[in-house]
Amino acid sequence: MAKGSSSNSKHSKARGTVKSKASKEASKQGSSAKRSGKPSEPASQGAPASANALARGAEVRHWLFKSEPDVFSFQDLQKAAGRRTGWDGVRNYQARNFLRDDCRVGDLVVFWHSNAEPPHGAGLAKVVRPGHPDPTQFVKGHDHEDPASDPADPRWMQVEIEALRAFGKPVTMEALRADPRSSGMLLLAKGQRLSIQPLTREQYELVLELGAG
DNA sequence: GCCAACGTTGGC
DNA sequence: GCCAACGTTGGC
Repeated sequence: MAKGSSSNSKHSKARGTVKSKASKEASKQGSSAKRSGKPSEPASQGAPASANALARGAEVRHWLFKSEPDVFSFQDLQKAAGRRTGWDGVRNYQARNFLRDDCRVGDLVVFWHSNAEPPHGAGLAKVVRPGHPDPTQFVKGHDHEDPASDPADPRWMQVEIEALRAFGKPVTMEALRADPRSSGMLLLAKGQRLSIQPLTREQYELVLELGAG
């Protein structure tokens, strides 16, 4: 599923949810692309360097993946074959880099329902397959198709995740903000739209605690 | 439904 | 390479 897709849900039929959809691709010149090597990618900035550093350091990492429940919910994941899905549809370079470079098998994932009323953490999942090309970028007519992506050098990546368990109660932003341990969470930062976010162990544990039934 | 924040596009 | 226009994200 697409997880990344966007809000327009209409289109995204995909499974995923991420809401990122759109994609038009970016393309052109970019300039910066640093990490990957490929020439041309816009550098997305968004995430603070500290987020990258955070993700790269620890052995077990913790993540927060956003998905619009109308597009693909945690319950959809629980009902999926093998309780698994490919997290397709991510069309943002920084999020892509996390999926490609930093997510490892065994990493734990907080499944966040964005564009929900209210937005909330819904459950826990784990990464079961590391970064690999997102097949939807090559599907003609698919909402997440990216005609500019070269099959010999795919632009967009996904990981597979598997549902572990739903939270006993939804974890809201309000509940997170009320605890000082949420300090620094990208999720709570104004204007932060990144759909794949690293969490510190402390932030992750706070989410679990707040979600305990 | 609004709209601020932000990323991308593309003319120049 | 700048930057205005445009499209998207996602909380509120």
